[in-house]
Amino acid sequence: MEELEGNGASSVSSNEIGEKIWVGSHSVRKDISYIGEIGTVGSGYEIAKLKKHIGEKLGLNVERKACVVGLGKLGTAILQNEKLFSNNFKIVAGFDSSINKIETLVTHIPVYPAYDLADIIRKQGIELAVITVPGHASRDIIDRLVEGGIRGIVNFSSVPLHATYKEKVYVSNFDIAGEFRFLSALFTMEQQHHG
Amino acid sequence: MEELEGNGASSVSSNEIGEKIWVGSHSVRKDISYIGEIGTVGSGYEIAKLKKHIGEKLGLNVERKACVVGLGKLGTAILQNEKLFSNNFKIVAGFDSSINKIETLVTHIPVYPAYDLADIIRKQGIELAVITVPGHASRDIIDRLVEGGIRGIVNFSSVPLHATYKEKVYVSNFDIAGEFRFLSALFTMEQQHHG
DNA sequence: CGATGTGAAAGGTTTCACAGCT
DNA sequence: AGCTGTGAAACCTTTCACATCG
Repeated sequence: MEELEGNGASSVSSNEIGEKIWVGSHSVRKDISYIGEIGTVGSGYEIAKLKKHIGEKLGLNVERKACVVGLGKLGTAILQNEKLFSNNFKIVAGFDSSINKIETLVTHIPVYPAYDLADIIRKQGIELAVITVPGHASRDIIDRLVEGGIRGIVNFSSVPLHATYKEKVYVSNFDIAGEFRFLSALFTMEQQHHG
Repeated sequence: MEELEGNGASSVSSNEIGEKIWVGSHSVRKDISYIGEIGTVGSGYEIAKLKKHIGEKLGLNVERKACVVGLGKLGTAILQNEKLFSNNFKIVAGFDSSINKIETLVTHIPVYPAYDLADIIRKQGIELAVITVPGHASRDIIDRLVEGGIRGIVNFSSVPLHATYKEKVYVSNFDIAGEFRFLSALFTMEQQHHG
């Protein structure tokens, strides 16, 4: 969108959007129609208006606070890599169970011991968390996150957490090794299928 | 599975599997049935046999080589974090476009300049890649990966790559900021829905 | 009786086709 | 003519129900 605006365009058609994101123009129109009728028949969607509406509906116009739990190599990389985050998200805290690690880690984002999790999340109004703790620790962690009132979790640990919709917490699991297995399976099956 | 085997069990029912991974027993049975009839009616699935069959069908019994492209903080963390990977995958190379970075990086996994990508992938038979390059560089990179004959790509850059099935390369995109947006959208919509 | 494998039903998502507006 | 918004069709995935076998 920013790209198109930069080009001087103020309007965009479902076709153009579709090409950009590799989906059919039908799907673009249907998806946009879910948030209301905001297109102009014959000329497409006014970009500024479209952005505003999507932002409002999806809550992307407010800045949300996030934290990283588990400051191993991966966690630290995420904590320090601010470019990873768009302006809508701000990482305001890191957590680890090792006091030693907390004291030695050099970063301009404050880090806290894991037992302060619920407290700090509640007090600072943190809504999102990335967890990069090894193995089974994740069960423990999620309980404290939920206790603190977290709303969304990105889970990099290898044990998948299942969104407990009762608690209104949404979880997105991502496991690199699991993803490798999935990709392997895809091209292995393809080979078997072709003989 | 290993957990169950450790408990001395040699057989497992679709129900037990379902509880472990939070899906219905129906789904477990249907999924397993796709790889053939290997269960014993009345007593369930023999664990060793089940593992062997799944492994063969999905190609998880062979060790595959992987590499990391883009040795920023995130890439380096992944490169060095061998625990992230199960025994089926081995990271054998890292790549970066900055010669300076390659020379200063301390690691026991060999790192190469990005222009050697296709060559080394081909020669070493690397099948999988994680790419953590910033922004638009990913387009470039994928072309060279494909040229070298890569089979699967895990893409952490913020611009999604679309699997070009013509080339038989499978891509799995993961963008942390995007995931945050998605989670925000979920709980924002939920709030709007409830008034 | 206990548990699998599978045809059929249900549910959800994507694609199509086109009426209707500018 | 050009393009949106949407009902209907096609498609895919999950859930159910039950015949069947040890």
